[in-house]
Amino acid sequence: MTDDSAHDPFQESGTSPEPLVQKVAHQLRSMLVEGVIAPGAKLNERELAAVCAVSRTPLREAVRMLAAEGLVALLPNRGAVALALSQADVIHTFEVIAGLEGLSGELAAQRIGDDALNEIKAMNLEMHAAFLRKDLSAYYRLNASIHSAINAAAQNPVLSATYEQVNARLQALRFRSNQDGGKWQKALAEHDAFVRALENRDAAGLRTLLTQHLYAKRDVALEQMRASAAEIGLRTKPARKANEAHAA
Amino acid sequence: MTDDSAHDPFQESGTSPEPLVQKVAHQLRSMLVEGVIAPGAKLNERELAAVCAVSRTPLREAVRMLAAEGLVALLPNRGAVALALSQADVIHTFEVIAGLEGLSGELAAQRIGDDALNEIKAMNLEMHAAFLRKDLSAYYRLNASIHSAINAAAQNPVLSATYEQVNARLQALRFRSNQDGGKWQKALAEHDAFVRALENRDAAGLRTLLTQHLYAKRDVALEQMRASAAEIGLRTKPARKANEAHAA
DNA sequence: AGTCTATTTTTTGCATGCAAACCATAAAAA
DNA sequence: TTTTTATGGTTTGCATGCAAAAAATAGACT
Repeated sequence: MTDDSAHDPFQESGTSPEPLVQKVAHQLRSMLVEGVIAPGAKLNERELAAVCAVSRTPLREAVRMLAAEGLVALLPNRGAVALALSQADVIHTFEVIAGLEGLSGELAAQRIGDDALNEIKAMNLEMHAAFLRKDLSAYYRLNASIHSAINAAAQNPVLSATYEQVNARLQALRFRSNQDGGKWQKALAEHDAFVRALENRDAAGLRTLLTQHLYAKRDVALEQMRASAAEIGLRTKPARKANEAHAA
Repeated sequence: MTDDSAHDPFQESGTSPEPLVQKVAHQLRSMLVEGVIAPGAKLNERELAAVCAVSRTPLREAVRMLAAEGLVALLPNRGAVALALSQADVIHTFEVIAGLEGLSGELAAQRIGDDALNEIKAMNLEMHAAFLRKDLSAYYRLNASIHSAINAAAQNPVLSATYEQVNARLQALRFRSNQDGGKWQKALAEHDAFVRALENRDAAGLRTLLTQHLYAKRDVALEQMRASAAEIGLRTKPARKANEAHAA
């Protein structure tokens, strides 16, 4: 727990035969987060083992890890399915994320150094630039980087790891784009406020700002969920009991 | 994620051949939390498989799950070791736990029903009684139950699961007993304050109370760590670089 | 047609086997 | 004595094999 994989006293450099489980877990995580494996989809061991070019054993171990992380659900004698969040799940998850990010902000405001603060300022400016250029990709990347930098500034690896684990479950939603211009402006203004709060070392203020920011994000996500749910509802006539998630 | 294992639409009753991995994971979790496997101790696959009366395969899968939960660390080509928290780790972990429990309190104060509140009141009284009778075991049990009830009252399964996962890492410390009488009285008074805050539906108040309560608990834990560390230091002469944990 | 039952096919769960990496003990060299 | 170098045993990592459970398919019956 001391820190992450970096600079541990074991296996110094080059020759690092990282265990297959880790590689596979990483790969599956990507596939889940990027939607290559759709929410609710069944994970076929043989098939995925082939994709990852390993035998079923390390694949199964990786799947169990993802289950412990809450990214897949284990169904006894029926394998695993990719996490499919209900609306209630999304609400609950954002509640936790908001709490964790609020804590991050509170701590970051107390602990951030000038260099890290300047880096965040720089990224915020770049994000504004990306917005003006309508460079969506850069915008999202910078947005994520800023939040990540705030988390790092909190200087609590346990908090970072916890945050990342819970947040990964939301990534599969991919609730990006299609928010109207007004919300965009609002989001940019909020980020400016984050920077100001950091400058002023206003811990309570940054906590509040981040918490509220996350709740706004939650609403966007929920709206998008409802939209795509309705869309699907239109395509498939019969009232079918939707694919629901069953957590471990 | 919808909820925990209970009442899921699969496998109704009696004939529930629960997967071995789950059983083993549970068993190992207990062994870690109860100190049967000491912090820093190496987990021998063959040996543990024998203890759990299963083959190495499900045991390995369970160990990977515990690794994802942060209860053990995986060392490439060297198996797994039980989590051993450094002082910094304890500080970081309590910081997160305090945040989560604060959030729980805040939500619980908003959402608790009268029946649940009464149950907490009752448990609090029983805890006082246990204190007067010096019934340590009952005291700790009730104490844990109260915190658990507050968590439940927050009505957020994601929060509960996250809390429990992070908290499990601290359980292995077993920082109980040997706090002096003054701290005991203080702890009891704090619990009374929790009840009052719940009665008044004082969300912000309960958040603050719980957060501070957790920080006090952290200090007790740290003090106890230092005490036992010093004790060990006296026994073993040479300055040895202590067994450190390496998180996933 | 539609539903129920029987059979085949697939998939999961678990055990085992084997090679490579690690650890320990001891012998050899500095 | 301390440090290196062999070497045997142990342990991990991964692949494979097999039995039980689930899913799919086909057939019989209403």
